[in-house]
Amino acid sequence: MQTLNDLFHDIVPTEKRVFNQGDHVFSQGDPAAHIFQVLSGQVKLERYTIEGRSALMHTADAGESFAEASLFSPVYHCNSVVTTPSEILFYPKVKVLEIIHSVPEKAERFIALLASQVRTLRTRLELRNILSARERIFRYLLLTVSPQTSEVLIPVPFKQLAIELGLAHETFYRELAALEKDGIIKRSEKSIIILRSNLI
Amino acid sequence: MQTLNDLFHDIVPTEKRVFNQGDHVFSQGDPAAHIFQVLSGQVKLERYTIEGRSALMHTADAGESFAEASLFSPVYHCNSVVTTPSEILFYPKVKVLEIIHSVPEKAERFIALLASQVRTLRTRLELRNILSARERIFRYLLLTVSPQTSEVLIPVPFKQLAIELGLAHETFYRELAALEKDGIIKRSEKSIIILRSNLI
DNA sequence: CGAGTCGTTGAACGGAATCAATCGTCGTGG
DNA sequence: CCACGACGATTGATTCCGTTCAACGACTCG
Repeated sequence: MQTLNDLFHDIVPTEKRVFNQGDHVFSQGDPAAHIFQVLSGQVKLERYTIEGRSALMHTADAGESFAEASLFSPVYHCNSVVTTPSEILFYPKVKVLEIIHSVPEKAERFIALLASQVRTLRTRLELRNILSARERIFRYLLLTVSPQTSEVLIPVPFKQLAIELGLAHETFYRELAALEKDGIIKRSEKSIIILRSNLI
Repeated sequence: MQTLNDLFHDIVPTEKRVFNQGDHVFSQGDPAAHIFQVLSGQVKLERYTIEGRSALMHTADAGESFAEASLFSPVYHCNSVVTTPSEILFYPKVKVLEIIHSVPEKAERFIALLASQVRTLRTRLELRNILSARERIFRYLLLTVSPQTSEVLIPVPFKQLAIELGLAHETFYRELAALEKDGIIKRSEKSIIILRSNLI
């Protein structure tokens, strides 16, 4: 998937900053001056409410961008807290907006990037509506499989995939083993092959 | 929230079409010619896979747009099936792309629309990571509450909110009742007031 | 005045989370 | 170079709570 980096690299002057665990990249109410991309590490966006309760809005991992919506807001509406030592790329929002106004191709690519994210997020959300772990995993595989090879490449540790699917990793491994035992999938190191697409 | 309609109305020539339950707005593999907005009714986007299994990617209800990503794809990658009689607005993608290229303000507004959708979706997804129904409902309320009035306006039937939160409506009503009984919230017809923001 | 939907409560079941323990591997630093 | 720790992968046993089924009242709309 394309990233902000691919889009604005060499056009927008960026700044890389390093953060330690617990640092704030920005805080709720700060004037919004940048949008961001996580190069390494992890950042959590949370909104503090009355009496100090917080509500998590987003977890941005390496590669992901965040606070894009602040392009159109004078202030940030949440806090961004660094959870592990991280490198963050800063894109000045005025510059980004300038490019959007002056370079239609870049505007289009940015729209493409966001539209693709919307689609991905909708799909992930829809998967969460599936209660059964087995079924959810299987549908995920069907959505991700390459039609030619019947193979799903899993570039991340299985454990992380479990989190993305909203499952305890134990459950994930268990169901994966069950699916394999039933001859529905075949596992290898970094990929899963779908043998049959009926679950029964 | 802004919609495609607000954005392109009177600039892009659109066409309204009416569909019956079971109709396809478009099918997987069709050349992508439009992006869409649901005026009334409901459309489900699903991807058919080997052996006829389908996987749901998105459910678009009244007001929502869909297939925005097909602006940048030559063909549609899923089927759109109408689940209840619906009115759908068609936006020719060439026209939309033209506008994006020629009217920077519109491009910017479109980006704003998508960025806001991304934020909303990320937040919803993050809510789904909360296992406890009570906690999930409460965090949703905290995220949605107006800080001034401590009030959450619920413009839709509670039942639909339950679905959005990924809960059986029975569970939702139950926990809502429990929260009220514990003096944490106060319900009225179309809104919920948060009295305390600590759950215990 | 039914049909349909929202809202509500009760009871029972099932399945996913959780706790726990083990193994293998990889990197690292002493 | 080996010991150690960290983490991914794996399996077992138990608990818990959200779903599901069921039934009912209130309300709206045709």
